[in-house]
Amino acid sequence: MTAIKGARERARGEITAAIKDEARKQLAAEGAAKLSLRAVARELGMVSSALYRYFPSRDDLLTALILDAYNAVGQAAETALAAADARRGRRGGAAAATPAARWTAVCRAVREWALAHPHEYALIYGSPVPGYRAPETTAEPAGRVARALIEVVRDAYAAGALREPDDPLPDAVVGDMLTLVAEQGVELPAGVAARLVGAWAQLFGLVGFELFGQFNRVIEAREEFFEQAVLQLARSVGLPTPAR
Amino acid sequence: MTAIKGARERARGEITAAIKDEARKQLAAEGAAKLSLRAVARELGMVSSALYRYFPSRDDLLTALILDAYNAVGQAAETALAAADARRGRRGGAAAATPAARWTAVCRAVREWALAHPHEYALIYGSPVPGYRAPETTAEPAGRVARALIEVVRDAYAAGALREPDDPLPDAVVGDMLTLVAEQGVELPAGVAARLVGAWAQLFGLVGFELFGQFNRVIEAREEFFEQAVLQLARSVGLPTPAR
DNA sequence: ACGCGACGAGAGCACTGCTCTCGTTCGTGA
DNA sequence: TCACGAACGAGAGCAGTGCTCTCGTCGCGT
Repeated sequence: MTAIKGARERARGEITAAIKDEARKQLAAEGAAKLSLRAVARELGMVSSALYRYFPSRDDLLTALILDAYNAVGQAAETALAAADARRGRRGGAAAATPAARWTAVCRAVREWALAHPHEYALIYGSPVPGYRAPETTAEPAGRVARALIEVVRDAYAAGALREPDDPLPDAVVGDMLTLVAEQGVELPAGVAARLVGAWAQLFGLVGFELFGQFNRVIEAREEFFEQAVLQLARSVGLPTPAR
Repeated sequence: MTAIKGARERARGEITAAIKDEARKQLAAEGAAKLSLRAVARELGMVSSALYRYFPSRDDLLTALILDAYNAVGQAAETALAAADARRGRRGGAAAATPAARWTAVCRAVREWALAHPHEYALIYGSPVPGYRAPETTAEPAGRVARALIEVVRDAYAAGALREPDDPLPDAVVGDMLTLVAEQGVELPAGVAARLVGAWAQLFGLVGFELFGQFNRVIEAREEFFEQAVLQLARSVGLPTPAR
């Protein structure tokens, strides 16, 4: 896919990447609010107006960073899931790790990525900074973490290892869940899907609270607490968990 | 407490309030990023420098708004809890409503306040906008919602209506929970406290996801979904829930 | 009644996002 | 091959921002 495009197009790609890199650096250093086009340009040795050849506005730069961030967490979640399976495979067991292990692997990856990139996490899961807009292109990368979680649950369900919840579900929610599983092309009962969506949102509640300081003076053993909470989340969607 | 403080001090209070009101208006209209001291001053018919007599910096204004917002959600949660009890009392039953009803009342109040004041919610539970600082004074109001939830669980526990979780808890977490319940002066097993903290964080995960658009094209029946998820949260801390 | 401190106005500094213009350079179609 | 248009970088400039400093004025306690 990296065809040899004339020097111009090539340069464009490199410069675009350099701008994003520098912007990410400033983002990590000072947060989204302090990200300044002029400062980025200055650092790159160009004048601010030149930067507008690459990004039509500051918000567009931010949007690009948001997209990259979504893909980064998604990637982290996916590779963590694959790594968990690979580890298990190497140990000689089944091809895939236990559902609980896979679930925690994904959750842990999200948390660790968030701790390593707090400002980028804030960009995507904190308050929407620009003008409340979520372009269509954002939807797909934004779902990667969710899809990793879905995969874990779907596999467990297919293996008959899922304990289905017996709670009644409001009809409207059942409808939403049916269209959701249809869209995602997975076979999952509505009740499980609803628990899954809930667990998905709650996962980011846990991570966000830790990251944004709500756990200050409340919880010190953050990692242990997270681990335990995530296991409970797994249980709530019906995944079998070890040693309760 | 509203002693007659001479016209000057009186004026100071009124102007401070007017500034905060106007700032809140701009916050609601455009979000924290667009909140401008100059615009606030302009709207109030004064010059920007005059505003610095009341707030030493833009961040200080924001901090004041954050504090007010924490108190507003807290207040909403508390009155919702009291209202639930009052309703139940009027109907002739016990003095307090059922634990599940009280729990959902608090959660619902948080969600409704968030939907009514999205930008203020983002200010306190979204990314920390200013310089990552959480002044000591923030801690107390920030805990009001949590304390309302604690109250629900504590009362249920005191009434013997709580089903204690039997999961093992990491020792470090147990320690955190013991100091937490000691600080809060409530009598609660560590396991319940841990579940409670988790549920607390997860509640805001649910609300945040709905508010920040992560549920777009995923869930349409937001209210029903929330209601169901919150009930499950109640169950996870051991509260008895009706009709499962 | 005096004087100190709080106050509002205004000018000004350094910075921001963004626009417009103007030469230059590159790539491509004739 | 070469000429023309598109892409590009530099610079000036505009409107707006947070914040500081100075300077009259007015209110209140001594």
